[in-house]
Amino acid sequence: MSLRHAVLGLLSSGPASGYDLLKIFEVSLANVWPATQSQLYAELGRLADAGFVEVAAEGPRGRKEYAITDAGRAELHHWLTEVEPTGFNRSDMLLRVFFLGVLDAEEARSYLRGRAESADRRHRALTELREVVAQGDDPLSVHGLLALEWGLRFAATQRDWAEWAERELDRIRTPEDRRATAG
Amino acid sequence: MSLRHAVLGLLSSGPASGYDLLKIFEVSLANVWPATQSQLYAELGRLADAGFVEVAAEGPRGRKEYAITDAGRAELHHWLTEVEPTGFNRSDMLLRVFFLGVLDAEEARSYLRGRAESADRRHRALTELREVVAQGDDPLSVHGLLALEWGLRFAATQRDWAEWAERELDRIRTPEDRRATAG
DNA sequence: AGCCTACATTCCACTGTTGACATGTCGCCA
DNA sequence: TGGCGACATGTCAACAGTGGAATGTAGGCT
Repeated sequence: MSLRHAVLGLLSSGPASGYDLLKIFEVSLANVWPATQSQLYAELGRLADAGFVEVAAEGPRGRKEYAITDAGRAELHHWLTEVEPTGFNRSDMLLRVFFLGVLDAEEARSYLRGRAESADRRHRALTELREVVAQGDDPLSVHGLLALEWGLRFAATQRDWAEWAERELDRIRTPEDRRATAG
Repeated sequence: MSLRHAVLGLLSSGPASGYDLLKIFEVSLANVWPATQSQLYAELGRLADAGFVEVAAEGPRGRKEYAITDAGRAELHHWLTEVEPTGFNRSDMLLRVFFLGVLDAEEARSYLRGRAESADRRHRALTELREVVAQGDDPLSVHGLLALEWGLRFAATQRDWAEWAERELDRIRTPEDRRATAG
């Protein structure tokens, strides 16, 4: 249940409404911990029941501004320092790799090439984003930049791995047909 | 819904019971697509209803051997070649990075160091596994090795990033207190 | 004044995931 | 022959995530 900690984390730098948080989730946290409207409002309710947040003010359109409480801060701090991050992965991209054997050589190669290209696109998009951010007035926080760098390195690793895997597959699946195929 | 495709993929190389599949999930697929008993038996039922698998034989202890059907093979092939892998991430490790600001410098450094060490341990474990596998008689399939290599590169990337991030944090958060702290 | 857009929340149905519990059988070995 | 452990499946409640619909308000523009 990390959604609750994502919410607490966002509220730790100031009060916000569900609607405000939603927009942050859509932009800043979209690639790290996506959340939908239904999930978010429900979680805010639970967080309020648990005493980790409270309604600090009510605004114009039924707007409720939530603020983190001391208990909430304590919970956030506990999660950050004491709770071991789960190492789990669940990657359908990688799952497919296990079953590449059911495809013929060309299809398998095509899959890996697709992964390499997709990772490369992502890498270029993030490079561009970093440049924009570096020049901007109000850049991401230092920690946002750390996360951005992670995304960059992850994409590069995936691209390089997929390119390597394609060559590797080629090397193993066509050991001596080389000359025939090349000729 | 990739569980269904994981099951089809496993059955594509031969019939198996739910119990057999469960053991494979616990060992081979544990880090890629974990699944529990309840999930697995339920999915096999749904797969049978949908005509993607069928009960090929019944054994001693109520054992049912499931075999993939032509429709199942077609579905698997479709998923492998036509369905775009989701690029999503949801990493609580990275989520924490966004909120490192609520920690003091030492706690934040400690978090990143923990990540680096954890990634390094994982990297060493996988290196060892690769050596064992390379010498063994019945090694993982080629595709298993591809996945192993991914795990290795991923762990190395995470380790290097966490080490870099720790230095980066240090550089930014203590710009001129250096001499004071060092002295 | 009327309309449109952005603001803002709530509810619902469905699917996926987890963990625990219940039930029973077969084969081995002390 | 009694019991234990591995084999084997099934069910349940709870939680997490997805996507969409319903409802209504405030403010700005024409």
